[in-house]
Amino acid sequence: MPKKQLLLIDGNSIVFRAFYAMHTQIDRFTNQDGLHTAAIYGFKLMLDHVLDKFHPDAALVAFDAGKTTFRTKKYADYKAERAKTPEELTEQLPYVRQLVKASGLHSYELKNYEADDIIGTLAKRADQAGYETLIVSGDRDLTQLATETTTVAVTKKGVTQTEHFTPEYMMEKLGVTPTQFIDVKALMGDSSDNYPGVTKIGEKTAISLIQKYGSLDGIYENIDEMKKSKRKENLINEEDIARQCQDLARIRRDAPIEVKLADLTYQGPQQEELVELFEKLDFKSFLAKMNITPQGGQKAAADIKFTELTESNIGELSKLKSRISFFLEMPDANYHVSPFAGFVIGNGDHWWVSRNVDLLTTPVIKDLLENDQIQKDTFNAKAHYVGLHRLGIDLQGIGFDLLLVSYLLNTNDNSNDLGQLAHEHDYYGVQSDEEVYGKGKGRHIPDDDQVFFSHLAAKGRAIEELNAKLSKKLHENEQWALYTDIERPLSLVLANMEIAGVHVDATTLKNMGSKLKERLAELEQAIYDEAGEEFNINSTKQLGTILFEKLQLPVIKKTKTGYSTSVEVLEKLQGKALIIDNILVYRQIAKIQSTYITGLLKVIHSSDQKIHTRYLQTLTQTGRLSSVDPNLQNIPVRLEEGRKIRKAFKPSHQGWKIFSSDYSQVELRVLAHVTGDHALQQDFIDGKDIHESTARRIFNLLPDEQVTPNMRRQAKAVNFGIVYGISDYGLSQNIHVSRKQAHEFIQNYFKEFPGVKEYIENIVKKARQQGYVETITHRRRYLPEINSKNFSRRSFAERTAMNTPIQGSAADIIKIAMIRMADKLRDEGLHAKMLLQIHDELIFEAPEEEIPRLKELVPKVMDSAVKLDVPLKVESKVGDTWYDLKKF
DNA sequence: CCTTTCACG
DNA sequence: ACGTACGTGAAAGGG
Repeated sequence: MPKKQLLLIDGNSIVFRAFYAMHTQIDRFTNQDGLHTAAIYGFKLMLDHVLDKFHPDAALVAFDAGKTTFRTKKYADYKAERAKTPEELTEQLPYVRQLVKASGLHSYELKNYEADDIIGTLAKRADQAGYETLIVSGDRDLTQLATETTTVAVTKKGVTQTEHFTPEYMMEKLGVTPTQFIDVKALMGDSSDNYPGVTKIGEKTAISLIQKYGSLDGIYENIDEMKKSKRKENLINEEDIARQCQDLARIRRDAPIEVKLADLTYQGPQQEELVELFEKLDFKSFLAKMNITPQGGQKAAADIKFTELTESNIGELSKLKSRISFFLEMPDANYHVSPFAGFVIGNGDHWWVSRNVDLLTTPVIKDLLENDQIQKDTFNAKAHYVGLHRLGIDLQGIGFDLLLVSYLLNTNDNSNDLGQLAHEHDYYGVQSDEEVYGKGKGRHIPDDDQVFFSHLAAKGRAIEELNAKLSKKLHENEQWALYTDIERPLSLVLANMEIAGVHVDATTLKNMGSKLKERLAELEQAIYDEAGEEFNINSTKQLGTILFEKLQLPVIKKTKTGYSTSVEVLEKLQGKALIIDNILVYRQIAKIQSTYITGLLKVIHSSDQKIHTRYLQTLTQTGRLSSVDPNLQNIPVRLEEGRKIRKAFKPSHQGWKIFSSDYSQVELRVLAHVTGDHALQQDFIDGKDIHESTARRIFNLLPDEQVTPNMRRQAKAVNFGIVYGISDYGLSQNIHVSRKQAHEFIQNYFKEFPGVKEYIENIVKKARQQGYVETITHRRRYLPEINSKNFSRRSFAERTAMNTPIQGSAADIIKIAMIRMADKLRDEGLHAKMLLQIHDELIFEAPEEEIPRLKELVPKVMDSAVKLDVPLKVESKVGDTWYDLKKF
């Protein structure tokens, strides 16, 4: 018989987590009456998430009964420093309890005890009764309750991502047992619960002491053997404190709980109660998931009226003279090759749908789509340009692009699913594709016309209805120009680049591939010989076993699943065993072979011998593009071996050349501009080698002193570090110097470039105040974690606060240049084609006779794209293949 | 589906 | 004491 399953939830800690996870958006989550709802919302998310995977027979949510407990009675200071719970949270607690009840779970609290103790006690009883128990908490302290049959899930990020603690996992991760963890806490203390632990002992020290002596008792039994040290003194002097802390840290497992496990049967969701509660709370998305139309909300998708378009009624479309919405359904993400499933066209109360895309080529529709005087609103204009181009239609006159506008408003919720995105904007008149089409293997376009067509019609209407609201937001954010002057025209430029494609010579790749295959076979044999056995070299797990167990090489670094075998690690092992060099070379060649030879061969279109990538315009958090299917933005260049791949990238016509122009140090120039730093600006205005002049400044060289290559290299790394949001540790790792040394470099840098230092301080402050940062074109990135209490999340947000305006403004600049460049090529009647964008570089193919003109034109367009306080510099190259590019 | 590794700017 | 450089995508292995 399968074991009964028990779910125990630490109510208070989850509510706290949920509240603080969404704290930066505290005012977005309120109902009509101004009641804050973020914590309730988060709690519900957590419940759904847990119940999706774990199907309990019994379930209970434990709450704290009040401020005073047996712990506070014993130790007046316990939790004494804790800030008062804000009103915005306490007002939500009654509703969380209602939610728990309506969801069919029991709740329980006990005077003088904390929720932890209730959970500890019930978990123990459940273990004895043969249950399998899952505890969910936001508090790591509960991991002490893990046993063979009790798993503790602790929230990691937000409230839905959890880390599952079993005794084995704890041993692996922390190196102690759940019971020992209590003693670790006793030594290290807990600042949030306000008990101190032993002076100068933190987590690392505590763990190693407990590992050595087994327990707190073990330490004190053997304290005399410990060699004389400050630590030993502290341990002896503070034994009483340590014992007290142990008592505080230990969760009770014998609390006087009256309820029995048998009383805790999980009832399942109580539909009516939930609906009533969600309506009160304004939880439209949860109601929509339950297929309930929110009161006063949008009509359900099924109500929408539509007409199936046929050859006989197609004339009706001539009615469409004003703004219309259009959506072409392409089920595969890759719209270069996706089949066409159907389309919707219309406005207001008139929506026409069909599965027959050939109808689009009939003049009445084709003219509509190609007429730039009739505005078409859609979702993902770029996909539509490409898709319609395949049908021989030249789409013009795009007005509102729901996907693109949503991305500009908030890069954080950037789904490619129209329905999901509509829900983000509180519009529930359309379902998500996942709901209608299914997901994974089961995803398919429904056979039922009613189902499919009403979904299409709902999409058309969703686009139409969201236009006004989102356009207004663009204006409020000062992003209208960013949309109409940059992103929207860029979508057409990108579509044309994708359609143009780049010619890749399969024969060149195949020849390289067969040579690499031989080399791989040799390397493989050599590695097997040195290892003394055959194994899968591509498996990091097997490789780790060979290197660190069989060959006993020193372990440099561990990953969360085992030994790290990354390049940095292998390089440190070089010279210790012959096998290492061979593995490094094998890795390099295997990467080229799999990703760039076989990978690229797979995506050359047989019809034209070209590769047609897709640029994702609405993905990155900074405004950069990304490239997929395949990624043409990471073709090897740094190492000669890989660089040869570029020999296969050729012009698509005889007598044509590849031409490329790239911005030189664009990010540092943007840095000089946005920080206003005088010294940095002057160096660029004077046309200095920026890494050299940085070296000169931070190493305090006299005018007659030489900058050594090593100084320049280090200064270069500092410059990069500044752009990335520097930390002494990160820099020290990068250039292999001590952390102290790295710290000095950074201090010197800030002394020499005070404007940069001031900028960093200001941008972080600004991000904290307004919740987002901006680029020179008002592109936004929200940083909800900038106020996080978690050090590492907050630090990350601070680094991105300073990096995003730099990286993002550089992205803005090249986007503007691309639009102007496309216009110029057309206006001048040039045959040259823009093919690729690689963040700071544009690649073209052109007839040889146009090369002199491009050499003038492209740099001019690129360096005048925006006016900064420092000049932009552009360098151009030309060649017969991408590999052969040479400056000229 | 997630993790690790490695390719690019 | 914390735990790290910023932004991406693809392949491979292993659950």
